[in-house]
Amino acid sequence: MKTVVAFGVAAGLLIVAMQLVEYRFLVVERSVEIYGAIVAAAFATAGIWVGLKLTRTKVVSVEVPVEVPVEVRVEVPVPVPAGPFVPNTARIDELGLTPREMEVLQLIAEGLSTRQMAERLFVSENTVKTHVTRVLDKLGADRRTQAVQLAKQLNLIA
Amino acid sequence: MKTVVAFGVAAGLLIVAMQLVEYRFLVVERSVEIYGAIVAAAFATAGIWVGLKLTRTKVVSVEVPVEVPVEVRVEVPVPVPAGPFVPNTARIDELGLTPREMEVLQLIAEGLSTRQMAERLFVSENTVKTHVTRVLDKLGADRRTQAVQLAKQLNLIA
DNA sequence: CACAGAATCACCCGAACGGATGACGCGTTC
DNA sequence: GAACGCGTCATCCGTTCGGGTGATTCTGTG
Repeated sequence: MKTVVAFGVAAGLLIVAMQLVEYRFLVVERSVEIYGAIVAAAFATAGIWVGLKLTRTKVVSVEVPVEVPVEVRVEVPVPVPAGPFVPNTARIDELGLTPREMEVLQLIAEGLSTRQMAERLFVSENTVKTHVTRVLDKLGADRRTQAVQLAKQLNLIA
Repeated sequence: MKTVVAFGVAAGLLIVAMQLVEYRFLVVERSVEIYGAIVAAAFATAGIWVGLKLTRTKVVSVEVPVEVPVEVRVEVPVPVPAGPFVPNTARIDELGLTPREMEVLQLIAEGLSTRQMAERLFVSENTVKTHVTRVLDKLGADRRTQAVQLAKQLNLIA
């Protein structure tokens, strides 16, 4: 997010800079082409740089020997599970999500199908579908996967 | 290498196209700025794309535009977001997940639909579907939501 | 060069999902 | 008790998903 914002600002500054430069070139014939080429080159470069920036960080992955029959185990920096999960109850009722809907949302996130949720909750599949529909509606999501993404982002579920 | 050449050609064509377009805009006042903005945006996009292309190990995480209908915003104690995410590469190739498949998996987790992924990756929906199928297969999942759940549990994605 | 892996694209078909609606019972709440 | 929110169940219909199969292209490796 910060990267995006930073890029936006940078882009704005670049545009301004380019416009300033343009005023000098304006006196020359066919300056627009030159100007365009400069802008194009500049932004292509900037774009490539940004693209690389966005990807560079996670290339630093680490070998993590796990539950494989090995003799040697190596300690690896694993992201701390962060304290106990605290649902954002404020947001939950801001969105008007009912307890039952939260339950269904949780089960979706656990990867259960409509049928499995129905069995788990002792209700019909139709009922589950209704809950799911309302969850999607209240979250403004078009798909279950998106609902999960939003729910986690908003700290509604773990 | 071919990618670079292709990009070069494409860039050339774009410049030509831009110049042609420019002749129409030239009649308008301050058209240069507009022209510049268009070129800038186009090349920035192209640049980012190329940048991403050049680094085959992407797994880029992009902010999914979310407009949650909220009028009231309340500050809430949020658990510390743990350190930077480190993908479990060992498990990834244990499962035989290819870079492209990881990319698709990431996008599924971000809540994108098949169509949206196709647009994001510049491939057909059929291709995306194929990748998704293989991801589900390799993860032993029956649904996309389950694949996401498993992937996060196994530290394959953030 | 042959071969394997990967990424790409296509078609088919059954299952699951998403959206729209309507309805019923059951507790608050006004 | 009328109104409301919630949970329950249902039908219809169009879209998406999941699985199977086959095919082409490009790359890297032996």
